[in-house]
Parts: sequence; structure tokens; C-alpha cells
Amino acid sequence: MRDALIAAAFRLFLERGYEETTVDDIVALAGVGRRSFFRYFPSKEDVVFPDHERCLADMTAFLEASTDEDDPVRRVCDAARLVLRMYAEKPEFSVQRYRLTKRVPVLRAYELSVVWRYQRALAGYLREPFAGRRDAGLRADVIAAAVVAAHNNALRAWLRSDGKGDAEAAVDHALRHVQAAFGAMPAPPAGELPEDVVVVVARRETPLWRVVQELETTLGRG
Amino acid sequence: MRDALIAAAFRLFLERGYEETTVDDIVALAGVGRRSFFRYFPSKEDVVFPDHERCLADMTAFLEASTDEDDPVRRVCDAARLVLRMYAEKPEFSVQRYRLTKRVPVLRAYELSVVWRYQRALAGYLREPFAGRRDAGLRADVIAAAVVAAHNNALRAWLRSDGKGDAEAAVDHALRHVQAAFGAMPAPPAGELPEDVVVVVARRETPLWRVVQELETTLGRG
DNA sequence: ACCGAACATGGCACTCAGTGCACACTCGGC
DNA sequence: GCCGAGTGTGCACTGAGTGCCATGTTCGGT
Repeated sequence: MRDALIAAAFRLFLERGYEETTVDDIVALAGVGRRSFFRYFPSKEDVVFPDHERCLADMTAFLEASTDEDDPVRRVCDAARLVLRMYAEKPEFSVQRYRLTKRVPVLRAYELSVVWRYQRALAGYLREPFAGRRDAGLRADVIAAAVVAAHNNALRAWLRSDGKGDAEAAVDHALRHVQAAFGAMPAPPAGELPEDVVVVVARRETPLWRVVQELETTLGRG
Repeated sequence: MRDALIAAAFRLFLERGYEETTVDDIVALAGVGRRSFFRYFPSKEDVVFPDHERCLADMTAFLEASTDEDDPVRRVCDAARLVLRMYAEKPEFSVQRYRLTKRVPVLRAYELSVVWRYQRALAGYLREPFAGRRDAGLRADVIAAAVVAAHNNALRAWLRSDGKGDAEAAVDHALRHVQAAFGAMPAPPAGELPEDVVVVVARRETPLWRVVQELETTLGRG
């Protein structure tokens, strides 16, 4: 019944547009009562995103089941990959939905609220391992936002290409940026150096790896 | 008239709740016709965010008026400060609205769509100076998301404290994180140093990969 | 086979947001 | 006085979403 409603809704949405399709049209095509529609979907928008609720539950379960020894940023990136997998499971459906949400403001707004819930879940998870560090909440929020933005950037590129490319690879590439920026950035041992600024001087011919090595030891990360 | 409607709406929203207030109630209290409400506000939600449209226009104008020599990340951070200033101009109003949006899902969704437009404006601006670099769109999206997240983190903290603290300082502090992660490093003064030496100056919080990246471009290997 | 409880479905009437349309008022310019 | 533009208002309508109650329908218990 749920699936019948989704199928009928998408046929009409793609055929004549979202705004131009009424709930009565959908239930007429599906051959069910109007009241039953709202029993399965709390609103007309929900029928467009039928599996996000489950995916969100999966993500929170995944985050809660994490072992403490993991790098939390990596963990959060893996959680984002979980969402991508849901999209990649049904490429044609995801592409159709993307075309729909791209041109219907109401659906974009709904998608934003869904994305926001993912982002909140990630930030809430990050807050815990960061607790005690300075600006824990801020770091958690920024990293969660960066992860979501990178994920969405890759996802949208994949959707724009009609689901032809390799979505997993694209998201991996995008998330590597975030991990490089935030992944392993322990605070420098306070007190060892008086300033919060480090100066590196090198000859131009110096191999890059030598410079990096010198930086790492200077910063106490070697 | 616009202001009268806003005042009447907020009185009722705070008194008996957003969902429990109908548009008819608002226009009755304001003493105007129901049709006039929708002439000034396209929807019931819009009356809660009366000045965001203007602020968004201000931001895009600010970004378009930027000189090319500036650090784009800094420019984007300044654009975010513009939004904060709008909130800080009317602290009591902002705090009331915050309390409202915090507990009304419809308003949260609307706020998200507004924030998303800010973020798109920032990302769209960043795409230009990044053009040509590798992953320009990705970097633009991630940085815009990080700036917005940092801004909102500080803004919300200020709103939670009933507008008592120093909002500008909080946002400055939050944005410094983002600038440290993504901002450009100060270029070494050319000409003052011998040709075969390169000098890099960085804050200690700067991620190592940013230092390396800057080195690579300076050394002409990027 | 029978009964009743729980549940899924459908129909109906209602509220309320939002829109299109037509009409009235009010000005400044002629 | 007239007129066109802009602005406010009343009215009727669509469509989403809800509460209530009347139907099946499918169970387990006897």
C-alpha cells in the first residue's frame, strides 16, 4: 500500500509536476481512500522522501555503536557514507527525486530539514569525544557542517550525471578533503613554545618532505 | 502597516503559540483585512523573519563589491558578520524569535531555508576566485558550510544567553577557527628575501595540510 | 464454527493557509 | 471635477491536513 502510494505519487509528480498534483489525484490513481494517504505519510512532502526516516535511525545506531578508540572524524565520515549508500541503492529513483526537488521549492525546504537532522546527529556525536577540549561544540558543529557539505557536493554531482559515475569514489574523494582539514589536528603542547605562531624558513630547493618533517617535529606531532 | 502586523503577530505568537494563532487572529488584532496580510507577507512564516530578505540582498551586494585582491575566505567571514549585525541590532526581537523558532518545527524549517540561501550566496562567491584550482566547487561548498556553521554556533550561544554577552566577539572567535583552517596564509614579502629562500608564517592551529598546500603553490609545484 | 478484540481502511465534515478577482478608497497631476 | 496608479478589503474558492466514526478484516480464544 505504501509502495503503491509512492509509485502513484511519483508517476503523477513527474508527469504533471508536484504542485499541480493533489493528494486526491494520488489516491485516485492508487485506488485507495484519501484518509489512508495521511495514515502512511504525515504530509504530501513525505511521500517524496520515504526512506530517510529509516536511514536517519540507521545513522544514529551506527554512531552509537562506535568504539571510542576510533578517530571521531573518520567515524562521522563513515556515517555520511551510509547515507550515500541509501541513494546509490536506487539510482533511478534518486535521480528522479533529485530532478523533482531541484525545481520545487517546497521539496527543497523539506530536504533541507532532513539534511539538518543528519547534521545534528553528526554534531551531537562529535560533541562527546571533543568534550573537555576548547570550543568543543564549535568544532563539532563546523566539522559536521563540512562533512555534510562535502557529502552533498559529491552526491549532487553524481545525481546530475544521472547516476552514471562512481558515487562512492566521488564521496570518498570529497570526504578526504574534510578529513585532511580536521582529521588529525591535536592541539600543540602548550607551554613548550611561547608563541602561537611558527615560522619556517627553507631554501627553495629543499625537498618538500624535509620541510614537512621539520614542521612536524617543531609542532610536536612527529 | 507592515510593522503593525509584525507586532500583532509576535504578541499572539508569544502569548498562545504559533500554531495556535491563525492569520485571522493577527489581522483582527492589527485591525486590518485578512487579504492585506498576504499582500505584505507571502506566508504566515514570513512575518517571523521580516528582514532576512533585505539582509540577503545586502550580503550579495557586499560580496559583489569585493575587490579581487582580498582573501576570499576573509571576505566571506565578513559577509557572515553582516548577518550577525542584523541580529545584534534588535537583541530583544532576535531573542524572542529564537525562542519561537526553537520550539516550532515549521519555523525551524523556514529558518533552514533562509540559512541555506545565505550559504549558497557564500559558496557562489567563493567559486569564482577558486576557479581553476582543483576541486573548486567542493572547496567553496565546504568553506561556506563551515562559515555558516561557525556563525550559527556563536549566534545561537548569544541568543541562548538572552543577548547578554558580546555577540561580535563570539562570532569573531568562531570565525577565526574557520579562517585558520581554510584562510590564505600571509604571503612572504617578495623582494626582501633572497630568491632561493621561502618563508612561511602560520598560526599553530593551522592544519598541517594547509601549510603544505601553501608551500606547494609558493614553490610552484601545485 | 463462533465471538469479540484489535487493527486497517474509508468516508465525511471541518479548520485554516493561500490565491484570484472584483471593487472601493485615496492621492497627485491635468 | 477627472483619472490612473497604487493600496486596502471582501468574497469565494482550492487544497492540505485532522478528528471522528462507521465499516471491513484478521486474528486468537473458546
